[in-house]
Amino acid sequence: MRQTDAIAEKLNKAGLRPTAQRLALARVLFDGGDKHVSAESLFEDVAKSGLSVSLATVYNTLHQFKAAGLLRELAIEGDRSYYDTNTSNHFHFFNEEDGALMDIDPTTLKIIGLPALPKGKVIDRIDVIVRVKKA
Amino acid sequence: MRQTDAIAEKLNKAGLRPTAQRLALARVLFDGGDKHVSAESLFEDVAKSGLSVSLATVYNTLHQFKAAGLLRELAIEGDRSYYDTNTSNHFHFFNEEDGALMDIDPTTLKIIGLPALPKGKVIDRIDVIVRVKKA
DNA sequence: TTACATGCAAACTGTTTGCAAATAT
DNA sequence: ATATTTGCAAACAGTTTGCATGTAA
Repeated sequence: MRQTDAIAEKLNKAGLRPTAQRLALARVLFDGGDKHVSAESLFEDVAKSGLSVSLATVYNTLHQFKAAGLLRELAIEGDRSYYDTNTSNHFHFFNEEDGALMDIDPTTLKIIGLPALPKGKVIDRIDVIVRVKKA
Repeated sequence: MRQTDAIAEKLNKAGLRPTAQRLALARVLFDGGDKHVSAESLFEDVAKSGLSVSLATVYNTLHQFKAAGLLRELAIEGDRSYYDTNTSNHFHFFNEEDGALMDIDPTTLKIIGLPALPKGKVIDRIDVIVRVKKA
């Protein structure tokens, strides 16, 4: 299967052995569109896909994927971590009623007038969360 | 004392009884400059100021102050909640090395090109976190 | 006097970790 | 063969809650 090979290759490039669990998680995460997952939601999604992966391994793997630059962590709410499969520069809509996240294309949204940075600092990244609710 | 009266008045306006604990917490929080606190840091700060307030009451009070619009909650990192005494529209620098937060004046920083909102939604607020690190 | 607030300890949630068994190279 | 990965269960951190006691109005 082409798809599986590409994903195994992706793990190899990241220096991660393509084990059954990592492949299963990576297939769910990187099957195409941009995804926003929590450990719990990923745990459920991968369970549906056949192979069951323990929750501890889901957490470990999210950390490894993040360290390898395959995922970005999002701070949305204090009680849960979210991971974004889109690691390039972009922003988010957050629906406060149902917790849904939507990407905002960074070519349309611009930030201007950023003040001088604190001395000796550089920007790591800029997070923008547009929190929306029912009108 | 002028200060205490102003703070008691503030609690009254918010519909909160000015108890000893709430007054002690409010004095630490609203003594002038903008503050960014966690439950733990506020717990320590109020202890230094004399009256000891239980950690449970610190949590309860943070929720009440937030519900009353006296504080705003910030999502910075997944493992801890921060509260900001500045509830007006503004943005933040976050120092990834030491966890320090600094306000960014919203009159200089502007966001332009915000795409259309999802149908039937309005903006609750926009969070901008400029994450900085050592150069 | 009555409703509300507090403090303690226990419960709870999301996350991390130690270690023995399983797997990739 | 060797180092890495997995899964379980136990540990952990931050937060919330139940309930008896204390306090404000």
